[in-house]
Amino acid sequence: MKITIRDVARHAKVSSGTVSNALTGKRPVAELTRNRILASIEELDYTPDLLAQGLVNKRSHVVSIVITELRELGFYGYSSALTGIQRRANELGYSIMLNFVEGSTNKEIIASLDQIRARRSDGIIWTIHEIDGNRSWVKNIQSGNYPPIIFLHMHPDSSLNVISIDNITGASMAVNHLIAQGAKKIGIITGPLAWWESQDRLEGWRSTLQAAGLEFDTSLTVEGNWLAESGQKGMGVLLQRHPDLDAVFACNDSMALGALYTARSLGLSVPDNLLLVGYDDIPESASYWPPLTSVHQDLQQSGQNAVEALHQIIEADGEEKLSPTQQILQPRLIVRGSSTR
Amino acid sequence: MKITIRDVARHAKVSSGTVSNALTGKRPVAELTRNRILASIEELDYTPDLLAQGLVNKRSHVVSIVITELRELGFYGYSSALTGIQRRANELGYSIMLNFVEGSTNKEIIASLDQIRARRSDGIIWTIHEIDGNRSWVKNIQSGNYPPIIFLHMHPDSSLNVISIDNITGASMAVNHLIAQGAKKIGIITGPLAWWESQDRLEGWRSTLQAAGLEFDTSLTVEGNWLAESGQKGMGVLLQRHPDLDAVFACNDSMALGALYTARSLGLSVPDNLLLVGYDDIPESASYWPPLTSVHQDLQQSGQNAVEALHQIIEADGEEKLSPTQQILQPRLIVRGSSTR
DNA sequence: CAATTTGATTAAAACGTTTTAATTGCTATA
DNA sequence: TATAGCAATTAAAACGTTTTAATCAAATTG
Repeated sequence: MKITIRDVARHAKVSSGTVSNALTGKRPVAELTRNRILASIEELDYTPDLLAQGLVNKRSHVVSIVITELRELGFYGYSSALTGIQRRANELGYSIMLNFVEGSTNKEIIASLDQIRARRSDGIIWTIHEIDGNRSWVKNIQSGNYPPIIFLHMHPDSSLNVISIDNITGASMAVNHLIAQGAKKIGIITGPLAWWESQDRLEGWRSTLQAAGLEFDTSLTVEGNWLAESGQKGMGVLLQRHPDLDAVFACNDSMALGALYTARSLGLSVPDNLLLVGYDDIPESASYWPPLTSVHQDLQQSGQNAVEALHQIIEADGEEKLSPTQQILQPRLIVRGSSTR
Repeated sequence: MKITIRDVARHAKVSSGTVSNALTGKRPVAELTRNRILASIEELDYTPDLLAQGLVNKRSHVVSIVITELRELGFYGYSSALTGIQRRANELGYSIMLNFVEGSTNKEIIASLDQIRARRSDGIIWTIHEIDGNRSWVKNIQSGNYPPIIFLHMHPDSSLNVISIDNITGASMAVNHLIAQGAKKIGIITGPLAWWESQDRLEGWRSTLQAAGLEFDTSLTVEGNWLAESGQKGMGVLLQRHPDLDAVFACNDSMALGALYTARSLGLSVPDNLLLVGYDDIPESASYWPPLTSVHQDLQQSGQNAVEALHQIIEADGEEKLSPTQQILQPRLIVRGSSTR
């Protein structure tokens, strides 16, 4: 039998309203009675029911995180962002609810949103990956009476709350570094091109090469899938097309690991014959052979910022219409042995 | 203004009880009125409020997952298990709530449990790592009127519901394989010894060597922290102590990567001079140089099983006292180049 | 044909909180 | 001494569901 606020009230010989006041502090309660109430709570081991509170307060103190595709959580990026989210959420008193979306069809996405709304989440952190730039669900979001949404790691859009990291600049830093090291012919192993991150990194590569007057035709690009094995294959393809390749930009560290494997099995030395840069700066990359130069992004920070921004919006509660949040964080390059001789 | 079941009732000219019956199907509703109700729901775009439902049903359809230490989520293991959990949970209609515990003091753990109870979770999946075998919180769990708990990846205990993977056998498989390959002097780089997984793998290593009549004193063991860098250092320590070492068992793949780094920088070849086996079989390990032999555990499966078992218990609802669930899954060895010549 | 059963529906109570509006007993003011 | 003002408290309503018990009409039974 659950102990309710009424049990406490009876035990302390007051009304349940007074117990509520004593707990929330929203209206004054005499010192004496407060103590009696606290003693009763202690004695009965009472804890308030958050469902019931949520029902009447219209605040569940839950934020929902929407993520695509399950296995991808294994990727370093998601985990880091989640860590940041959880940290700040905890500080601000939110619990976090995980919401996976298998595919990215409109139907699935709406279903997910509806469930979140039904659970009365206070806000949403959205990390679904845009597939082929399909943003038609944005319309539904704006019409559907959903709680406030922060788009984490998405392309900026001035009508939405977006917190992101600059992928174009990140790629550009990587490529500029390779150029500075003397590379003339720089290939790229991209992530799945359906991901906008992949597109941005590709664009950073392209525009930087263009600015430097270097070659950037599509024979220098190959599409991977983030996994090491695809980096292995991609490196093979690039070297077959261009035996004179002198540098490669792999769009994450796992694929860079695969690239290293292929280079080595073909008898090529990194960095002597070929320079290599990765992306993500996962902890392992410092133990690659050679240690991998990589682009570091502070995902934990972006996760924290997302919660912070969401909290602001929730608190404002549509009182005043705030203009959408826009944050683009900058990555930085970590130089290691794979790109310097 | 939220649309409630009463709005639907009014619109369909029935009572709210009937709408409820039509939706839950718990009591019969005439074909005709059901259709009218469904039409109204459609027209008003009504979705039931899960908080309110939970309040009266005493079922929130939420399971909480308790995890230690935030950054560890980055580790491959957690992510895989989470994937499995989420999959099965989705199928069974549960949402999942993430609950991080920073430290492992009793106080923190109880606080976490209390929050979960306050949120009226239907069940708990527990993956807090036992620190130094401290299980004193188990007492609180059993007395505190908490929802059912499954202990995932914990040491078996006949009074608790445990789903785990056999770490002793896993380590034993690794070491037996090394012995079969001719190794005589086998070092081990463990995880943090406060983790019971580490202790079990160490025990598997020890007992297997003992059974084979090989050396296993503590100078052959070094404690790591799961990260590659500690594997790097650990390998250095082992080789300094035992220049004649002919094999190493690293208790996860990241540390094995670090070990590879050190071996190579000392001019030793794996597998020619030294055999190496890892643990976890992360996707990258096939792209290490040489590809890494590793112990594979189906964490996704164990995650699924955890939810499944929890569901059973929730459904039984203490009607009949079920005996505790006990499942120990078996890992398997994936042989690659790092341990075969 | 009266009595019972059955099926569909409803009004009201319940779940465990917070909030509103009303009430009480004091103290300070005129 | 009456009046107003104030601080603390309470009873009751509200949040959005489901469930219980009651009602009613139609169908079945003896």
